[in-house]
Amino acid sequence: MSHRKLPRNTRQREVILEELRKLTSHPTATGLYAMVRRRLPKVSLGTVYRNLELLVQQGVIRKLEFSGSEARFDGNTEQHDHIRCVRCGRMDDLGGGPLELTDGKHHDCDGYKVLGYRLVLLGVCPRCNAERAGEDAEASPGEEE
Amino acid sequence: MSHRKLPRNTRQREVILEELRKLTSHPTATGLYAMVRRRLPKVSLGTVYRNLELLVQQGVIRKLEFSGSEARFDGNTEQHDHIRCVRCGRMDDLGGGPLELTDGKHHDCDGYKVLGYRLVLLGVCPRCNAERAGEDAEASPGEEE
DNA sequence: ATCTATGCAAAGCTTTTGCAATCGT
DNA sequence: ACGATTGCAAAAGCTTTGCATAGAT
Repeated sequence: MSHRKLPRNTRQREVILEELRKLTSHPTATGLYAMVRRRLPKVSLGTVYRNLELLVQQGVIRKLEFSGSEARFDGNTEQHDHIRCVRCGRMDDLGGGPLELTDGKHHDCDGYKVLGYRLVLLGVCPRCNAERAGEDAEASPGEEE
Repeated sequence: MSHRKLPRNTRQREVILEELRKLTSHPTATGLYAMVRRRLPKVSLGTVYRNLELLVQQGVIRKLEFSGSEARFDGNTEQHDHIRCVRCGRMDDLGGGPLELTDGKHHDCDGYKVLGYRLVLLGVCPRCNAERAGEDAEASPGEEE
């Protein structure tokens, strides 16, 4: 019978997961890399990416890909939604559990086999909001997305 | 008083917008590039990107972004939701208007100033579904996105 | 005539990958 | 000892940008 290749426990993966779980926010790969590096100075960015991907495959963490240019990672795999700052890209959990969709019956929309959904609120985070106060005359252009 | 620099109308931008609006699907920049090229053979990919970005800023079109993969563009700016194939990345509109959120009161979650939301259903599109039938024993690795 | 937009190509950013050495089992 | 995992660095994929020229106003 086929030998499922089983992952070995490495210090790198352990630290990556620990650091991710310390946070309630959702760091990018490079952000996590910086944090892990403080504990394992020789770790490589490639290793961080490889392990994050592995942990996602194992269902231990979640990858948030609807997050602008850099992916973000979430140590909490329970279903919940997020809010993203359109100015700085920061993401946070949405307090108060997952929002319910009024329409629960989206099985197989247009021939698609539906697996799940991602809901992301867009907004401006407190910090960007503060920075913003003052610099905007009537001229400010629209943000993005 | 300040002179707002006002965009000039170019054939390139016109064609890009026309081609995008022909579609109900949501092409990537390179996809659109191919289409525009049939009409303007010398157009450059950079121009396509620049114009798409400009149109997004103007609020004329919408950009659907995903970390790691290609952004997609939507000629319809009315609020509506999407479904995305996790295998090939294809996106379609969700029929039946925007899904209502049961919780309409997400003003200012956790200090964020809420502007809107993005809801994306995840699934497997008809084509990928068909291709899949047959090649999956118990051994197939998870693809994802 | 002015100054934005274009085409081209180079550079940039995020993520992936090849390879020899390392380390978990 | 075996082979998965690492570090390093190169490469890949997507997007942005510098610059001289073309083109809209």
